[in-house]
Amino acid sequence: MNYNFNEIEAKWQRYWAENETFKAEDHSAKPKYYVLDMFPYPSGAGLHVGHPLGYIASDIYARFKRHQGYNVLHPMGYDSFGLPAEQYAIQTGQHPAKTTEVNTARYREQLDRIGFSFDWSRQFKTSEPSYYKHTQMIFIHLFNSWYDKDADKARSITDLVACFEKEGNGSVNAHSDEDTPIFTSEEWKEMSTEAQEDLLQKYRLTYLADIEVNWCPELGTVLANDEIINGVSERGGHPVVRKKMKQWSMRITAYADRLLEGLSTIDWPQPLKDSQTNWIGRSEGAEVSFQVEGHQELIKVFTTRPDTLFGVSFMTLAPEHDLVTKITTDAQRAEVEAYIEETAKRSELDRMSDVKRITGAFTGAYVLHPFSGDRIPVWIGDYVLASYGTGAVMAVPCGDQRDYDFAKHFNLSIPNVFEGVSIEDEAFTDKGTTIIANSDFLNGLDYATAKRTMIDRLEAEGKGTGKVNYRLRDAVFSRQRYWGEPFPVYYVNGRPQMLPESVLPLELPEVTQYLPTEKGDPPLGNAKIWAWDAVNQKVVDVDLIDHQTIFPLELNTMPGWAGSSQYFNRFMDPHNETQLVDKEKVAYWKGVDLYIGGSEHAVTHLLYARFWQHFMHDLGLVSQPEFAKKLINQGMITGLSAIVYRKSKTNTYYSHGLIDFKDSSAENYIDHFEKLRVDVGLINSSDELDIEGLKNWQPQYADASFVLEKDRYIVGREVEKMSKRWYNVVNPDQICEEYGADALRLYEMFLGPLEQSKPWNTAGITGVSGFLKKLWKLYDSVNDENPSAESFKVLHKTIKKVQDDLESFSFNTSVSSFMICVNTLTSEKCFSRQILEPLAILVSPYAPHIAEELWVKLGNSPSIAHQPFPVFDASYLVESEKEYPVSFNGKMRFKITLSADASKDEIEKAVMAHEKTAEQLKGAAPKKVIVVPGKIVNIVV
RNA sequence: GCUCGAGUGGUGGAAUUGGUAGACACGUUGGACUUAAAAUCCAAUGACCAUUGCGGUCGUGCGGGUUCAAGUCCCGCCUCGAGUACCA
Repeated sequence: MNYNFNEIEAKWQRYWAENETFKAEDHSAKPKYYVLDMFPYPSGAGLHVGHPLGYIASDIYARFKRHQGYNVLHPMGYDSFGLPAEQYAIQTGQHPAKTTEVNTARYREQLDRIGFSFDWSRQFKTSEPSYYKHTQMIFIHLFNSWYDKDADKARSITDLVACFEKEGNGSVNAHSDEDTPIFTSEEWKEMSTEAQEDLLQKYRLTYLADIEVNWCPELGTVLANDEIINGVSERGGHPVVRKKMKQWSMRITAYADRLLEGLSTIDWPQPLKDSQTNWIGRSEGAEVSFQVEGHQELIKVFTTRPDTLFGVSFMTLAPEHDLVTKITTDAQRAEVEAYIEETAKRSELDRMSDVKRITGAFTGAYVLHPFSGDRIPVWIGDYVLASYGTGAVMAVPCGDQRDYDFAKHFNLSIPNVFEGVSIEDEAFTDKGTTIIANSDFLNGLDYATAKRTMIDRLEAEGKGTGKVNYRLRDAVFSRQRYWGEPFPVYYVNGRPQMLPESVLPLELPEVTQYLPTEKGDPPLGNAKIWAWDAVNQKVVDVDLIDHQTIFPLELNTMPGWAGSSQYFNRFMDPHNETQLVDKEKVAYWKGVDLYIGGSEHAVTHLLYARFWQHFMHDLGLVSQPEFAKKLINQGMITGLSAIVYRKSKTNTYYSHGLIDFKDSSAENYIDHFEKLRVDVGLINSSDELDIEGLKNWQPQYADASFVLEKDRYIVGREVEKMSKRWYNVVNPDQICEEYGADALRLYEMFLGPLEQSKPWNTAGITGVSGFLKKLWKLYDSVNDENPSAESFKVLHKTIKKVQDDLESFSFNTSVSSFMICVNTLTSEKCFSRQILEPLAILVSPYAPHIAEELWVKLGNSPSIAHQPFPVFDASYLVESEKEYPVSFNGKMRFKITLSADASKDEIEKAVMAHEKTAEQLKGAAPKKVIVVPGKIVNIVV
């Protein structure tokens, strides 16, 4: 019987669906295991062969865990809110929900074809009201919480209000805005509700704030930093300006330390942890106050090098710093104002491409050194960022390269506070070997001691404090878009109010158009029915807004990461209407055991999701502070483009081998050709071009002529991102059609290590395809004979290898060992049930369809999916004889054959007795014979 | 610039973590079976030298080092990839 993969695969996919083979139990005596993929955004283009790589890996692992007797949760859903569907809506008027519907259906079809063991009963989309209801609820929880630094967790805002009423905010150790004033309980009670709310906003974990944002007038929206490339929008390339706007913000900074500490408790790739650590950017140092000469004001600076405080020779403020106008002298005013104006005009583009340009202006003001009392000139310069630290730096040119460059450029003094170090050419930034000099009470101290001494002294004299600073900022949470979660918020007197939880979800309204309104309001400004009737508790027509009982609703929507910051919990209990996830269910499933996805989410999704999880854990909604124990970043599968070479100004194409890539004087030097990409579908396994196919592919090739080598046209190959415009996209459906889903799965794994990026080349799939055919053949004549020792050996070698590979996620080499196994069994003519039964289970995670079919062929009843994994028995691998390679001084080699369990002495004896040894040693006694049992014998002469 | 990661045949990649480098696969060459092609099967395949023999030399980006033994460890370079962008 032939191996008809199309028939077999369809049959088993149907069987799995009908029998719910992969449905996870919410309560089970079995140990649980949760395998999760980063769920996809269903784009209109569908899947190419690069997309399922991670899904295949996680599926293999999920299936392996089922064989090991685990109750496996392996769900899939869609992250369906997002910009492309909205852009499509703007262009075509097609409702994004409709587009999403079509795209998810197409994704589902493609995913099903590959034979994943997802529990589809748990599927959801982030754009479904029944799901985003819970996103809205978490938002409300955040609004109603503050961060208590003493308890080191989030607490209810009612606790805070109670405290304010009792004793004001003087004793509260909270993570709040820097400018929060101190007040007493009496002062609090006398405040208006509005004033109270304004104060509470400084504590809430999500709050409204005037934030300087990247506003793109053309797109009518705020853009995140990563949506701006070279100062223009990533989409469309429109100009972007900085503008202050009222935006929802997430107080993620409250969790900075916990997010940092949590990293040590999870098994995530080090580079990913590094980039999160980097992003959080914790730095320890001191805040130092400098008195402005002739003013009341103090200027505070943050520094990580308080040990170099005596090296300060000037101070630099960000041009936007609050005190700049106040302290600037009349003589300098014109220059300073001109400079400020100039920097404000400089776009992001200029600032980025011009990093090396040194600019600044002297304010005319001086501050006094806190210890020496020296007069220190105050400058402004755009290398100082308003948003980091205090927006001011104490410049120590001898110890910081930027300060050094600034000092050189403006001819400022560069005092040296390091012993025996030259600062002739550049600043000295090495902390390890520093000994401080010319620094009063710090002289002779090393870096660490000097730093501590200085901080102690600053604190004792009230001139500063030790301080920890973070690069991490609170996360802007508002987007001026339509296709996202609506905020459960309405406004009374301009102050935000949360909708009652009982009315959630607040569903996205219909709009007439998906663009911002003329007034610049977000698209929800176009909605007709979008006001809140607080009396009747329902959404009503905007025309009815009277600000008495009927109020405006929030017009912004939530950003893309809102929906993906908790979906992993939702899969544990996807149909729960009242809460995100049932307490008992989350207590059973706990968290994700294995999470697989791309590294592009290192500091967005993966950081925000950790933040929400920590918060939800504080509230007792989930059982673990970290949502994913182990994470693997799968590499990208790149495309292998096919290139034809057209001689310039002709329609003649030369085969790749005829082109000279080196000699620029050669007639066929590459520069005399144009490189054109052609569809990779026209290339066979030996890089040969189907010329007739090409002529029919595009009209420009119809009457082309070809210069061949060995009667063939060979194309050039280049590794590039898989993309339609390079004609190198390979569709998984087509591969499944031609070679089968099992071949696709095996080949994707076989291509190389999971984490690495590697090019797809369809030609190579014949290898795994051949393997499947051979495997199939083995089961044609199953018998009950006793297998040979060799057959047992290869089986158990394979069990060991495959199990080790699965546990270490090196799936690529498993495929190799399957091939070796099948080749050996074929040449041994081994068709024994004793071998073939465990082999089918071994193969089953990788190639599940054929495994199921083979299992039935052996006379078993379905399904193989929950059969116990074969047990490895080392005794089958014991050899009776073994070859021992022998080397002299690590060079000359020969082999001796001995019994496999030969002792060290026996090996040594045999080596010395060997005729070659005697000859090569020429009578000289060896100094040492080193025997590494089972490996190698080494003779030192 | 800084922080990670990687350099192994014509190609994708193995190498039990210091122990016979190149497993497995693609491609290539030769052969078998076919009227022929496809499919399948067999053999060879790192380079160079020797080939009527079993052999020899060189080989894991480059230069040093440690070791009986280095793709693997240490020092210094080069190249490529990813992330980040003046973070005081």
